[in-house]
Amino acid sequence: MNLDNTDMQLLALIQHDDSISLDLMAQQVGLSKTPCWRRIQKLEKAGYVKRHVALLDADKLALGVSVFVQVKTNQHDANWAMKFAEAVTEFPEIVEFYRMAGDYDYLMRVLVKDIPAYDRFYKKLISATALTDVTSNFAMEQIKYTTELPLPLSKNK
Amino acid sequence: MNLDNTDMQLLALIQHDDSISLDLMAQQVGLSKTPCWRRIQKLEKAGYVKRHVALLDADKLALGVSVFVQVKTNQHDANWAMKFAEAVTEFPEIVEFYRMAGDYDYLMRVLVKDIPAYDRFYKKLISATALTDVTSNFAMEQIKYTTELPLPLSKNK
DNA sequence: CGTGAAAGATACTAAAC
DNA sequence: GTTTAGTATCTTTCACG
Repeated sequence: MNLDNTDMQLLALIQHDDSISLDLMAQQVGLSKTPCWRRIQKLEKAGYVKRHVALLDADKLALGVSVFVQVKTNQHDANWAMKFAEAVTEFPEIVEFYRMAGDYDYLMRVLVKDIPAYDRFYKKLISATALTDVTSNFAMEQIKYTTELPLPLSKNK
Repeated sequence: MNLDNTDMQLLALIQHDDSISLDLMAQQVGLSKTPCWRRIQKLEKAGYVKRHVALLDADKLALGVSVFVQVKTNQHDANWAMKFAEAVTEFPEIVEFYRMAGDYDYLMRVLVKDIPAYDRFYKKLISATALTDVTSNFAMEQIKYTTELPLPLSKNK
């Protein structure tokens, strides 16, 4: 499917603030409600919108510590990788998980309350996956975090 | 403020799916609409909910490449750090940014379309911030990504 | 806390241009 | 694409137990 600039603007709007009303949205992109609504429907149905969520305040909820965990493995067969991925998906503390190119094989971001909580998580992880080469890096401060994709918007009308 | 288990359940629900109706929510936590609504209002006003957003499909929008950029610096005064943080916030490609403990000082996740796009970003970053020690690690695959916080929910009624 | 009910706003659908 | 209009649905508020 092909998205024009108006579609992109709509996506940019809702990924920034999903509580915006249809009226306001239409106004912002210079359309009336009906075609605006149709576009939104089209975008949702086509899968450009994955889901609608509320972002919570991690600090207020005592989950302010991000730990980046680098994993190396000598296991490289597809079967092992699949089981590993499955196990990881089960851990709610693991909020991001990537297969990497380069020095190490996997990178995950783990969200916990504090250092002791991380230690408990770490033990669980090790025993569940039999990993050996694991490096943990603690984030002291989250300076920026956004779910907004850097959409390429044309500036011209 | 003190949150009970019902509050936590409500937060868990909306961070998973914000398009859920008040009716359904009330049903899920075993409340009727009115008290459920009052709790939601309380939670929003107290700042537990940061924002409501739509999560877009990065692959569909050709923004599927995550690059983790580690930065070392010898500049450690507060003034420099602030200017650096500001500059970073301006880049829409930088979706996450952390000050780290350990080997390197900062870690960022950069979201781009492909390798050439990353190269363009890289040059922009370097010239804007005069950084020297920068290491880039490419993610080959995003296996898990969630905005849901691992909330501690009691299992008991 | 619960019920129920009413008021207001908004989303949705459909029409005609 | 626009406008108008009507209905359905949901949120929000209130009165009362």
